[in-house]
Amino acid sequence: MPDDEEACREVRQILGLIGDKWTVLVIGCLRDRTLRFGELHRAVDGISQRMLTRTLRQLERDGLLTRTVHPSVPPRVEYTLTELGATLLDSLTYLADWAATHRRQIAAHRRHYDASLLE
Amino acid sequence: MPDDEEACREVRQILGLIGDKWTVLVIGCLRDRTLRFGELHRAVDGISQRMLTRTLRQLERDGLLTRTVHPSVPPRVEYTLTELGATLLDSLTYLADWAATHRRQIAAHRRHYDASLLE
DNA sequence: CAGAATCCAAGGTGATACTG
DNA sequence: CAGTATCACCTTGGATTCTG
Repeated sequence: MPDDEEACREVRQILGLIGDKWTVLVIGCLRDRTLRFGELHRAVDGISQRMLTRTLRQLERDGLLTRTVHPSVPPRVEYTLTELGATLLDSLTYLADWAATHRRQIAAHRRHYDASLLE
Repeated sequence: MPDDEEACREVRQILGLIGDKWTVLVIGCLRDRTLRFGELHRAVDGISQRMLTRTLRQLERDGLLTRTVHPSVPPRVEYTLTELGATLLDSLTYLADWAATHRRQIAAHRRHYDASLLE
């Protein structure tokens, strides 16, 4: 790897894309199937209509998913992960593995740190 | 992989740790050497003293780095990545690779999307 | 159904000044 | 040198209401 600082900026850039509160949850829900707006709204627990709309628009803008409007009444809008989005989801797997492996360790260290502040 | 939603929450958890504006930059600077506070301040371009302090404290709390105070005048405080922090940095490499590979594609799609809104 | 628009609260961030 | 304290801003996100 030639340049560490460059790698950091690369990571920072994607964190700007997916580092918010909802993006990865939305992407995850679309892993293996197309979903409608309302389905996503129910699938992503706790998300507001506003945030779902914003998140989807941003993901569409970045080319991570496609938005398909079926001109009918009532309207039917479907969201599907692009290949690009799928590859991102794949590389996120490594992060998920890391988290699964070290979650308890982090939590324990955090408790220990907090407790040490009370002495 | 047994549970997609569980994996999403795992990822979300780490994004809560590193998804902010400065954390990965700080971790990256500590990749292969111990640094003092002032050195980090100069290394991470644009960070304020306040944000550097906060970031370092959080990383220490999570066990990703250690803070060593040398009782001297003037004070000398050194920050070193823990093994845990190093493993996180490793798994971030996959994200960096993904970003490096697809950065142009994303930027191009974004320009195309923005242009299509002006029709 | 799938949103757009508006208002508002809360937290993250930066600039500055001060301290052991 | 390595912070802490204070203030002020700005973005993020939630609740609510309205529309084609």
